[in-house]
Amino acid sequence: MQEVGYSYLDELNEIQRNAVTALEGPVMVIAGPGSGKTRVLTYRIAHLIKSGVAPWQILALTFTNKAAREMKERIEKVVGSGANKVWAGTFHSLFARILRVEAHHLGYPNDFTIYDTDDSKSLIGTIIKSMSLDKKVYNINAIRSRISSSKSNLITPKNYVTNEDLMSYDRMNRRPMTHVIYEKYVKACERAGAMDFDDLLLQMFRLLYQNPNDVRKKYQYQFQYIMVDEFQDTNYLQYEIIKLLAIYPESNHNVCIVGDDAQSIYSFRGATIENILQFESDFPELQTFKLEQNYRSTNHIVAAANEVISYNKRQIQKKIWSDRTEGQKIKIIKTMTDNEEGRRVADSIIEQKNRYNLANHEIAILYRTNAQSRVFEEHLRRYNIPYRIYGGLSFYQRKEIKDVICYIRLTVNDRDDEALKRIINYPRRGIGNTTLEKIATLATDNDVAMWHVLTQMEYNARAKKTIGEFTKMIQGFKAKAQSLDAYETALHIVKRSGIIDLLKADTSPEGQARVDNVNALLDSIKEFVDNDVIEPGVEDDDKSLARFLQSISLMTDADQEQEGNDYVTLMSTHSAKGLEFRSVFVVGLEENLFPSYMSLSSPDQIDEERRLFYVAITRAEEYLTLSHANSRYQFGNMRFNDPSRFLDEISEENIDAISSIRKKASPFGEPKAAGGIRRLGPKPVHQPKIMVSAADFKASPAEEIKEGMDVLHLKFGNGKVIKVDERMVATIRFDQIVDTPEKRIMLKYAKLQILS
DNA sequence: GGGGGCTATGGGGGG
DNA sequence: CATAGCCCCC
Repeated sequence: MQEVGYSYLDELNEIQRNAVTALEGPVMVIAGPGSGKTRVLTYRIAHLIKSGVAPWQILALTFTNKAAREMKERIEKVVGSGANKVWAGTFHSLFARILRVEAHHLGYPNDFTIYDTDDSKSLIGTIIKSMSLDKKVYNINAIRSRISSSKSNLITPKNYVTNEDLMSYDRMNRRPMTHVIYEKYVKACERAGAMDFDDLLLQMFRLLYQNPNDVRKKYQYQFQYIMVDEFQDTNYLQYEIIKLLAIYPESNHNVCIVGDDAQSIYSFRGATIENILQFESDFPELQTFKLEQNYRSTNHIVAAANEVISYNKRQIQKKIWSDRTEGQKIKIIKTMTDNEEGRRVADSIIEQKNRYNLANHEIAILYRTNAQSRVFEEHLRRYNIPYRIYGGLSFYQRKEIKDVICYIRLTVNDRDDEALKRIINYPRRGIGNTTLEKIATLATDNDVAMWHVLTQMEYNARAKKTIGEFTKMIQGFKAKAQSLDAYETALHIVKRSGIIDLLKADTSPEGQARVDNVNALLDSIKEFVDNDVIEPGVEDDDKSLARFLQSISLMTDADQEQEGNDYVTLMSTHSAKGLEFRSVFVVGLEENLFPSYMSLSSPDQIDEERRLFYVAITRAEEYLTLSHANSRYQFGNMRFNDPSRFLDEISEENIDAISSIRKKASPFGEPKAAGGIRRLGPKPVHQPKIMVSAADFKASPAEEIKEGMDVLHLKFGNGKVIKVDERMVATIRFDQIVDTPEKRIMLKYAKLQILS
């Protein structure tokens, strides 16, 4: 190993340095929030390069493009321009790049289309309809998530049918035909030469698995050093791919995983912490490093984070600590309405900017759901504070953009049925649903793409003439794509298809904005053509439309360039992972919202919500403000939510007493205790009127509660069940409640203990 | 057979 | 509150 002169190694503490220099063999780095994880990852890669490893031999898998980009920039600072030859990127984008070269091994065209979630859902909807199934029972989202998790667990449609657990679950949910939909969906994707997001992983696995002697060996040999960031958020399939690449007879097992089980927040898309345990048994010779010193946040924030996460049962033992100052205590803002929450947060931002001399970009507002952004936007705009919203609809998901993109998609891959369906009659050219359905049926029956029907088969349709014009137009686009670059082709498409004229006809401000958006898309294609971005595995002079499509199809909203750089950040707690701000506002801390109502029924999901809250509060360096509103508009009407149970999990010593007006009596009466049973821990900030010791309480199953029983309720105390109706709603008389002793309680949600 | 307007329904996080 | 499906008219 070659001696390294100047030392970036001096910028590391001892544990970090050990993790950076342990280049050979399997390594696991457990990294608490703010513990310098990114620094370790980048310096490790830099150290590899300085030690003579070629950049293209390094595979660094991240979860966001942004993380990959930052990593590359930081590596470049240490090692120079070689950094851009490192294979650093998201699982999805790097695998897409490899698949574009190797797709023929799988029977896919190299210019395969990537179906986004909307495409998948639309395809599933079409299949459900074609099978004449009830779409209320066969809920598209439910089916999609079923298909997605099957793929993530390497369960093919064939395996699915023989899996009794899956099949009986579907029968129980009155969706016994799910496996047929899955099978048809896979077939339709193959016909269309399309891969969905899960396929980018699944097909990568298949590629390596089915071609052990050539393709697999090639990539095993190439990727001598593998690094995986945010390992706690990998799913089964991702880990299987890593193993295919790293485990073979003469392998050095140079795999380094970095993660934090306490920050695992993506189980809904198949991530499993089991992978960490699995890693330990698959690579028994591994070295483990625990980064526990937090350099990011002041002490009250770190202490609060530790308190909160201690409520979770299963976790790898570690305690983050900080030797920074005590810092400010955590502020809590309680408001009557969501609108007032928006105003108060905006007020606090103004105040903090003045008092602490904060720049806008040092401030973030984090929420559980993207729909919450609106009130904050309104008030920030009113105060003229620049802000930027991440997440929600990305530029490429906007209708007018997607329309243009679908023309491009069909031009690149004429088998792309979803693109064809979207644009065949947009702008209107007299090809209606009936015609389209006829063609779709013909395509499925003959197992060919719709384009094949249009161009090669006999079909009866009144719209035959218009269809002929349409196919001729697309063929013209294909010809242009052969001779012109991506920008010129796209420009031609936008004009010739009639899209731009149609949009220009709408002179409303929204219509004007749509024209601007299409022009912005054209500009970005021009930029793509003019600028060489050096990426491993891609020819520098590949300026094709196909390459452009690939470069954008995995982009998220966070990846877009923006003008100026001093804005307040608004984003979901999920997308905030990995980021840090001097001041953070975590808003909407209410039961049913954070934790989400979708998670309330399962302790595991509550734990995940808690990890999400942990991620949120550990983004703050110096100032942390938590807010909740008494009432808010949800689903179109006013809803009342109790303060989040997570607020009660932070002890008073870390909360700023002055701003803690939550303790004052609310005009709506005494705030209710946060639902659910909690383990012993920090004392709740507000005691319910009648408090039953949570430690002694043990909830009984809802179905066991019957008329005449004496029961115990956490908040209402002792009661007698008067009756239970068929919808499992019980009427219970609580003697300790003076004003309205008889309460109707949904047994499904209430926690009651049977006394006798 | 195609287009426009109205009603009903569902509604989380993201690559 | 947004979108999908349905109904009615051309």
